[in-house]
Amino acid sequence: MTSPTRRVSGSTVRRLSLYLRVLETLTQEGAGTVSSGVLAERMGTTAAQVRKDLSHFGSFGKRGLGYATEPLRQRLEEILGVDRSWPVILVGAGRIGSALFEHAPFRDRGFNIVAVLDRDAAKVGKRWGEVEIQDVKTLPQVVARHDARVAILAIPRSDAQAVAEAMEAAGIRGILNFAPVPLRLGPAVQVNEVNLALEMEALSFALRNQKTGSDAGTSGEERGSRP
Amino acid sequence: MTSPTRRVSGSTVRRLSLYLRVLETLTQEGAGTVSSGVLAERMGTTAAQVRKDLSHFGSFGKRGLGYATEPLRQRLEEILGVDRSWPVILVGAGRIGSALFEHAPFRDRGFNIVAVLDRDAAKVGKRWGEVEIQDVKTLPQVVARHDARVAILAIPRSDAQAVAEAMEAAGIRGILNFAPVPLRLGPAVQVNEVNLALEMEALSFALRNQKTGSDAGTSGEERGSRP
DNA sequence: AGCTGTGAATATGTTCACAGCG
DNA sequence: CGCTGTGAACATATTCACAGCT
Repeated sequence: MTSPTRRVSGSTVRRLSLYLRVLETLTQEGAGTVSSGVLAERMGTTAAQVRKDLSHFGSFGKRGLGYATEPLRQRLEEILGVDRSWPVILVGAGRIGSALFEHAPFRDRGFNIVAVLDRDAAKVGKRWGEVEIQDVKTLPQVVARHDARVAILAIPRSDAQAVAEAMEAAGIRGILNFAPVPLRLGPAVQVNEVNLALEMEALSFALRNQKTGSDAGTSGEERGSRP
Repeated sequence: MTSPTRRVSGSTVRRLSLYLRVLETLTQEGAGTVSSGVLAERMGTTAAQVRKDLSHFGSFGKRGLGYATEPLRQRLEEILGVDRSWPVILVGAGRIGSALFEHAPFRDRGFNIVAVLDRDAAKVGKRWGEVEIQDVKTLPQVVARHDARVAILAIPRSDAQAVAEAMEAAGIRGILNFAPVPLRLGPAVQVNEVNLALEMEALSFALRNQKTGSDAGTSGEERGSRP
């Protein structure tokens, strides 16, 4: 239903999200049309990169003119799958889980946390707004009830692999993992690791190796980025 | 003081953090020595990759034997700059800021949040454990007082660029940015973007494009991992 | 004239494969 | 003999440069 999509790199996908954000701003500003150059400038990349990225999904620009802002925005939403609402299961009702539960950009993008699970009996039964925290043992039922495909894992590393496997078995196909341990799952599950300490270490590496010596440092930028 | 470091890719640096974590486990398990093959297996990469990554920083393996676990661990800590303690300034005392403040892996790695700032007068003056929330206007003084180089930005997108520029002016050289907008700063500042909605979008992209069609999907894996 | 879409050129990152040391 | 360290082969991603539409 979506596209004649060829295989596309992870960095391209991440840039698409950023284009989308820029396009939202541009729509608000009332720009009816936008060139690859402008898009690039607002994002800190190059015009060629923008065109190449978009060309993976078809040709929606007009030569001599640029891209129609609103249609491109819609197309990107479609490509990224954010033109719909996704029910999301959150496992882990600690500090990070709580912050994510409240995280406005998730809801804005259609990622609705419809259930919160934890293994701590002291937390089970408590309410966070509309949802009541449930025991992690009920994961299969919860996933089935909401027909969820996406989950967030925000628990300590010790349980992470086991819970991830339970998620896979329950039918989850995409996991955003905040536990500081890489998950080893089958290829049917897409795992995105968010490792905060690692990001900090990448920073300290850069600092350490930029004041020392003359030319050391990172070549690929950002991170969160990034392969 | 650290190394004959050549320019090293962001993905390599991120893998170093993961090696370090595996080595900690191995040290606990009492393994005195470890081969690139074992290290690779525990991390989901290849032996050649491990050797290539490490070779950027010298040759600390013994042929026929492998790497001495503990010395390698120490060396990696040194390379990554986590053999010392870093004072970190946190700007943004909201949900995410609070979660990061409590985030154990940060302290474990020597990233100490020594000051918390916010622009909300209702929050200023409150105490989080040892530290008292201060007005974001005092940023220059706070940075100077702690001689900080690293900061975390966890505020809404509207203020992010302005505060980031203030950080740069105050002498901050590494920023972990949670605001969903890419910061445009000079090359002297290393910015690592952590964009949570974007990570979710990368997930929904993968799901959308794996059930549809036959062969679409992401080629570069994970995220975090970068370009 | 302006700007897209894309093949070709380049740069960067990963894997292979093997010589050489312990 | 095993395993590292590394150049050479390969794969992937980015940039260049230009033909072609509007």
